[in-house]
Amino acid sequence: MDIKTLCLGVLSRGDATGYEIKKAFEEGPFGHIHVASFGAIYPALAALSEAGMVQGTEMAQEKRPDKKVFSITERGRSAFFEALIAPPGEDKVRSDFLFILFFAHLLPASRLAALIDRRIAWYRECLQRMEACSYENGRAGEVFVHGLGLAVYQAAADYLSAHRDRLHDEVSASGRMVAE
Amino acid sequence: MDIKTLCLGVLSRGDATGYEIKKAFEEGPFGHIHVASFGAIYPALAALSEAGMVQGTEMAQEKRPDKKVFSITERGRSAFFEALIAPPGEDKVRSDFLFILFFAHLLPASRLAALIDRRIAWYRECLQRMEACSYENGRAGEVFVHGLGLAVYQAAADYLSAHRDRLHDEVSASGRMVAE
DNA sequence: CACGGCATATATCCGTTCGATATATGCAAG
DNA sequence: CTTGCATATATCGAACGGATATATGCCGTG
Repeated sequence: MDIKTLCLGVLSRGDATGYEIKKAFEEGPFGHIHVASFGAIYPALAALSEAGMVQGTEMAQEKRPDKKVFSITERGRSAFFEALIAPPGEDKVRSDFLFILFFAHLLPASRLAALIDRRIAWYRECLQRMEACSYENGRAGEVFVHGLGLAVYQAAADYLSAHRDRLHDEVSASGRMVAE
Repeated sequence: MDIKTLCLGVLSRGDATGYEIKKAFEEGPFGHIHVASFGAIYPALAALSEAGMVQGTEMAQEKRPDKKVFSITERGRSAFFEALIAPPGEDKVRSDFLFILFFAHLLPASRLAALIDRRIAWYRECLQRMEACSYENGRAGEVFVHGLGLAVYQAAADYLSAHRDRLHDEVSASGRMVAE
């Protein structure tokens, strides 16, 4: 899904600035679902505006720079719906953490343990934040995705916690063998 | 992690062609860990070769086009190790599936159910393929990542299976309300 | 039998995206 | 007082993706 569609999705839920759209893909509702950078969001909004799918309104603010609030048009809603019913592309995952873990045998055991502990802590934090987000009044799909995220992150944190010692020990042992 | 590092990682485990490196990020060991396209792999290999981090050897083949097999140099191994001990970037996830799910209320209930069932089937298939890959003789890190993948995909499939009916019913019910 | 699709291979092109940067207004902490 | 952060918009140049081109075969279908 391209950035234009992602922007339409955010705007379908309510007016937003480019900055707020970026936030939605960081700590907001889409934070673990898709990514979008400023470098792509602003040109996308400009193209969507040009195509009549969104409308931007400039506003002055006190103590803050001016902002431009975008709202979705009916044409934008149609386009968004078409994108929703198109066949989804494949999930794409880029995880430095997992890639590094794959080569655990090349790392000092202490560094490895620290890496895993940091990730466990990260998962626990995410889980806490997610649990604090009451989705009781959310739409069915939002609740569903929220629950799925909780289940997956819980499983990951649990696995990491349950197996970190064993990986550490094995890397320690083989690290010693290499040194001999 | 950039594509050059990813290529070094694959080559650190053994010589490979550009095509084989791509395969490693599809159905191979890195298939759920990172992504890399031909458009990025070939220029990366060229740059790595230029920098003396890999070495390419052209080979003729029978019944197949010629190929170029790359091997990693000592300089390449050093660079790879430096990348491994650098702080990892954040995981990046792009999931059309999850994004669409978020807007389940906008979809026909039957289409939604089909989408989820397809994803459940996909997870089950992945799990089967992963279980069939015996990692008993693999390195500790490979075994760890393999086990983590199994745990996470199992949790996802289970959650989807356990909650798909409820989502379907809720979207059906609210779809009827909209029609009235 | 012929054609299309697939697999194995390399390489490139152009559109898309990213991350850093620039600019602006304030506020808070050291 | 200076730096870093938050809120905002916008752009630039590097990195990447997906399609395409080319090549050699093989296999399945009409």
